[in-house]
Amino acid sequence: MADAYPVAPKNLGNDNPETDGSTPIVNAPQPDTAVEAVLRVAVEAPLADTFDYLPPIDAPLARLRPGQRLLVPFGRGSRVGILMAIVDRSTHPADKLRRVERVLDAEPLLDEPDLKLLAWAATYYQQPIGEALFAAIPARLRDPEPLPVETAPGLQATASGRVLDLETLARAPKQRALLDALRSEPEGLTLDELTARLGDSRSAIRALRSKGWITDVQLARAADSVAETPPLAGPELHAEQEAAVEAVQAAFGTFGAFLLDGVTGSGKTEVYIRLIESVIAQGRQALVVVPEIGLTPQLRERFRTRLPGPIAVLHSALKAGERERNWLRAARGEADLILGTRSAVLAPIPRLGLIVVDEEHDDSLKQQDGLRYSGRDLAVRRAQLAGCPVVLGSATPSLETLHNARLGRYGRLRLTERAGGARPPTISILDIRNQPLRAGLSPVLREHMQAELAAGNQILLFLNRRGYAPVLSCHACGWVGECPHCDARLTLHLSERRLWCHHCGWSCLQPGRCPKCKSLELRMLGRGTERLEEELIELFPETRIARLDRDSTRRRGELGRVLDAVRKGETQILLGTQMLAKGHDFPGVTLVGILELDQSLYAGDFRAAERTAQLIVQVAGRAGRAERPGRVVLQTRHPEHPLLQSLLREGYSGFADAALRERAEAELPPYSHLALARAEAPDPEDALAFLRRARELGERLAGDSGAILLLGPIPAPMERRAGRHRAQLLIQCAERPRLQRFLTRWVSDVRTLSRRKGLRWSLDVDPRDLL
DNA sequence: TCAGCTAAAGGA
DNA sequence: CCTTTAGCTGAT
Repeated sequence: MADAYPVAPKNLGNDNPETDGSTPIVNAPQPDTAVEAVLRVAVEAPLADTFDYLPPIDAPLARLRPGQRLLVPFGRGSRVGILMAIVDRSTHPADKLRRVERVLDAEPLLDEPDLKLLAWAATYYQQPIGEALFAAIPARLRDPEPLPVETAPGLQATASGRVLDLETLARAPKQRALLDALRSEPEGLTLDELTARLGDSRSAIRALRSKGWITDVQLARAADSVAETPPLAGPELHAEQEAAVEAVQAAFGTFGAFLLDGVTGSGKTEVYIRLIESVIAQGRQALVVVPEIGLTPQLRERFRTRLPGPIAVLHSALKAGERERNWLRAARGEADLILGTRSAVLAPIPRLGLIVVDEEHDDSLKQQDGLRYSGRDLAVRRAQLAGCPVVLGSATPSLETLHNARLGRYGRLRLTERAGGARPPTISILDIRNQPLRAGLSPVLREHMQAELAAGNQILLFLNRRGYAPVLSCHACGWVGECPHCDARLTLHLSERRLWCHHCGWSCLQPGRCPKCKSLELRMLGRGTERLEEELIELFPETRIARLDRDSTRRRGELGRVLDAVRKGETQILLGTQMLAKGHDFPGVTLVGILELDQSLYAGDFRAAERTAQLIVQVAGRAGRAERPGRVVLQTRHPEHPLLQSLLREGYSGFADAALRERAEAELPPYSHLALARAEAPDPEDALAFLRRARELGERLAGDSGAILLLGPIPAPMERRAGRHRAQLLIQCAERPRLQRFLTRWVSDVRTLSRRKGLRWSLDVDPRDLL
């Protein structure tokens, strides 16, 4: 910030000819001309800087507060901006300042802590401030419209109804009571409110309406402000739950982060509910962030029946209107609980008193485009700014969070007992080398399955690959079906008779003969869930089998139907992809078979082992309840793999210890911090060439202290994807503040680089995967 | 000399 | 991001 230009004195009702010179007016303080304030505004555009404006002519300065939306002139048109601050001088030449056209909100849409959080996020994730602010507000509020007023149908007394002698209705008590009620409310009452006061009065309404004494109106009122059924009482807490609840309650009103490390079935949700109850009782709001709302309808239902106040649900699958309504209820403090996916952590919540992040290890808490934030990390930051506790819950905590807990930054709350005294499932490893497999199942696993079926128990089979066969190949010439836009094989989906690319969505009809040599000898190699289902039907003909993956649940309501059938015991074998691992409980399942995890043990980035361990433990957690312990059988060709061994011998925490030691040695997160620059372009060399230049800029900034490491650029693991060639450059640093300082300067340098046509690049701070 | 294009700069 | 501007090419 080199020089600050003074601002023209307040004088003008017109568009100032006086100040229209090239030299800034020197503003010697004068006794009767106050210096006009300058409004610092974030404009809806991907621009790193805020823009300064003069206050609007009509609105008094006292009515302006940060967080309000303003309509400002921008370029040739005008745009919505958000008032960030009111300052007394601008860094921009005074004669270039333009005037705010209109104040769009009487009250700020975002309050000071919200703005602080979003500004922090923009800085931390190296994204323009406008990007962060407008990611936080629903699409329709990005237009220059006043806030929508929620209306509900209602009734109002007419002029004639108002002067009517009520004795006229002496023989119609219902009508008389209704009219009396309406006369005492000049604005009228909503139908809900009338029903609450007088019960069902439809016939009385009809009668009064036909006599012209009342009339239909739309009232500005929240739709379901009327209290619902009283909340149900919860179960008794066990000692560990009690201790967890008390520890967090003790932190109410101050910042505190807690890891709620609870095995599947240990009752984490009950802990959340008790905490939410008590924070609501204190007149505060609670925020619960979950990875995917679609997979947790039970969670929402549980909150609804147990909590007294209104709940606002926020996720991307909502229709625009509903999303906006719920957002406004959160923002106005009308909702006591805000339940949503990662974007909910950006929503304004004025009375925030508690944040819960459920399944904190889950990768879908990380936004993968635009403002690439971690919902979990932002939740912690938000709790800090709001001065309230945050609870991170998981049966398989991320290594970052475990590390923070070990360092004492996070309090650690453990739930080790399963509800009802159920024993944890036993995990065993099955070496399938040289085993005769049928349907991908080893003889031992098949025997186990027969035994469980005979005993009337349910079985879960986990195969993390959808479709029929991952490869279609010609036996005569060796042709293999490959995506024309990606470096990837096409997956055969037999039921649709199509080959699909799972990376870009391209598809074509299944060829009847080899496209290259016209041979009819096409072979389907490998096995996806679709094929496994077909083979299981053959292998277990008398058994009811259901499949759960993205393809089988595409139709609305199908997921619920499958889950219901399993819960009712109608389904005996349930097979599926990692959808199985998320949130659903299958109490009747006593045997879990995990097929083919070998690729994910070795493939991918440095987090592959962590993710695989979490997947195994999460899938295993679906099995067994009180009276029937579960058994988990893991088929592998690498029984000696250290991850499997540590997981088997010492469980997840033992695995985590070993994995953390490895990370420390390799100086990988959480022992260092990463940022990943990605570039992609239609032409093969462009992305790499761009990142090479970016690296040169970076090296100049980093100096040769060795504190900042630039690794690469290298072609991305799947170099060509959706027709674009991709490359990446990794930045590593042991100290986060140092990395932050570097990135800020580097990003602004890289932005000045010229880019060849079609080249796009982005920076991912704390990337979840390096793919 | 100027339309037509592309890359770079500006937006307050 | 979109719009404007500067700079270049080639046809006139």
